[in-house]
Amino acid sequence: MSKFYLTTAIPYASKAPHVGNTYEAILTDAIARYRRLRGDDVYFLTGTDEHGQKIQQQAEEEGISPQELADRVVGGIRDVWDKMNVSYDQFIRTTDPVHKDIVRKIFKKLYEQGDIYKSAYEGWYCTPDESFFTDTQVGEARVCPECGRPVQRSSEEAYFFRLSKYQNRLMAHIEAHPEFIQPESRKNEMVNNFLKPGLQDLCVSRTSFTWGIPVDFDPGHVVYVWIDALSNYITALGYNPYGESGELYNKYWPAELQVVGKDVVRFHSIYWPCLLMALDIPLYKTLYGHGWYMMGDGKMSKSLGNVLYAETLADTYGVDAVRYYLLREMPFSGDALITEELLVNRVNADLANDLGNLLSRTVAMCEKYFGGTVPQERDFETLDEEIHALAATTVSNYAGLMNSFNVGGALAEVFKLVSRANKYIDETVPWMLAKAPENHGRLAGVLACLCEVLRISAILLTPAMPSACPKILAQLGLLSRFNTHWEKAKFNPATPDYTVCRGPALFPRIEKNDK
RNA sequence: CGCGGGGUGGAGCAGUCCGGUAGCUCGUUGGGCUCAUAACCCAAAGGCCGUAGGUUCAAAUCCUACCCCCGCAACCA
Repeated sequence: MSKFYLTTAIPYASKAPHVGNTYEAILTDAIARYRRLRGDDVYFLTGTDEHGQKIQQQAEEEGISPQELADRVVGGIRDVWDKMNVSYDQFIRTTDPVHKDIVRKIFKKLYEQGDIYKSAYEGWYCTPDESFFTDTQVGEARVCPECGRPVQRSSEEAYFFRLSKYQNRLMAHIEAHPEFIQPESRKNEMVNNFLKPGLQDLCVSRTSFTWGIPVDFDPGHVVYVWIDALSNYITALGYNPYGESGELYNKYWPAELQVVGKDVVRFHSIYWPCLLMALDIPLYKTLYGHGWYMMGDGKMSKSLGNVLYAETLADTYGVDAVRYYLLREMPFSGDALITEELLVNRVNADLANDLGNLLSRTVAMCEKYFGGTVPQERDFETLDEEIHALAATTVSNYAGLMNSFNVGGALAEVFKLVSRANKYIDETVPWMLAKAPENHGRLAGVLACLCEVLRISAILLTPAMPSACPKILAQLGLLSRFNTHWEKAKFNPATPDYTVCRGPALFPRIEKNDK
């Protein structure tokens, strides 16, 4: 049993998560569930980033403490994760006392060993907003991007991390490990845009706000997001820069997979590995930067009422349907659209018409022709070998894609098999076989093949649709005997004794007028 | 010159790196079937692959210029 530690990025706890955040949690969840299916010892971490100026300001506006604001938002995020069946093992908050303690130590350690030094940050300062901005943010006009008022050139005392010191080591690592940043286009982006031009040291403290972790030896400074948030992946495991780390850390670090949005690939593929190198601990194996879901109805806007939330869609269409859509529609490299109409089309076509209906017609035939139990006397023909071969190919392709974190591609493979099975029914014409008793052996063989396709599909789809798949097995009468283990995903229409139990439609077809 | 993605039949996409019958899913139309969630199976229609040049025997694919869309969920240090 191999260990598999994987993480999501930690969303900023200033407002409710939108589809993109939820997609990331579901994507990571599907991979976690797949690894568990394979028998890995999985540890799945997610959480929230809760410090910083924005939360401090927002809390002031609402007349509550930053902690109260964070608690409220985080509660909402956890509710959504739970609702969407995100099976995380741990939820870390950057306001957790343990996290804060370790961050303080990490900062101190890096300072003591000379990787953090004191200097001055120079930028454009907006006095009313008490905020610094970069050249590109203030633009030609030199105005504050937040309020539009003029900004002044200014500087403040700050601590810097020696990012530049680790540049060559990082470059070498990236070149030696093609899987380090996925997809490849993102790796190229990082190398060409940031590494080749050269890294500048990173400002890792602030004095302009107080909602954060104070620097241990200089309390006027607060640890800035890079060290505070990025380190969550090891503080959660009980990493200790000064001594023996915790059991979880020793067992699970380094992470096999860190899933992040493409927008934060830079921080996770450059800043984070350099921090790890400075701490002299191993780097994660793979960072996957997923694409974004775009609102197909034009720019997302609350006033237009086209903002989509996964949990709201789940109320209407079901949790598994939404999970399936999000996982299926996103290409491995690139972005995707989401609209209610696209979702309805996809769910109807794949889940209702193809998969749900295949189950429905198969179970119905088992009941109608054999009273629910497929007899053991089964005749098989050459055509069945094609189904058998396709099932094997499907499992193999699926595994290859899931192993490289291409969940959408893996799901598409399963539906090729499902479609083939629907066609197989037309080819074998079971209702004709049923008319002649001498063909009942063949009929039993056909139904057994169909049950096998459904059984294997249910296993493979479990990571994406954890609540619907057991229902498939239950209708096939296999839930008690066939656990959803990877080794069971082998086509074998001879052995099992299928005694079906017809249930309600797995995914009822969504009528467009319903919504 | 902020960054990034893209313009391929009605919709969403693949194909572009490594030029050589333009493919997939949905939708539409016709047919088949009746086990099934008006589902399933078969077939057909529908595209001068953003524009203009260029290279080539041959370009969606390579080169040049241009036009047009779209995203930027972060504390953009």
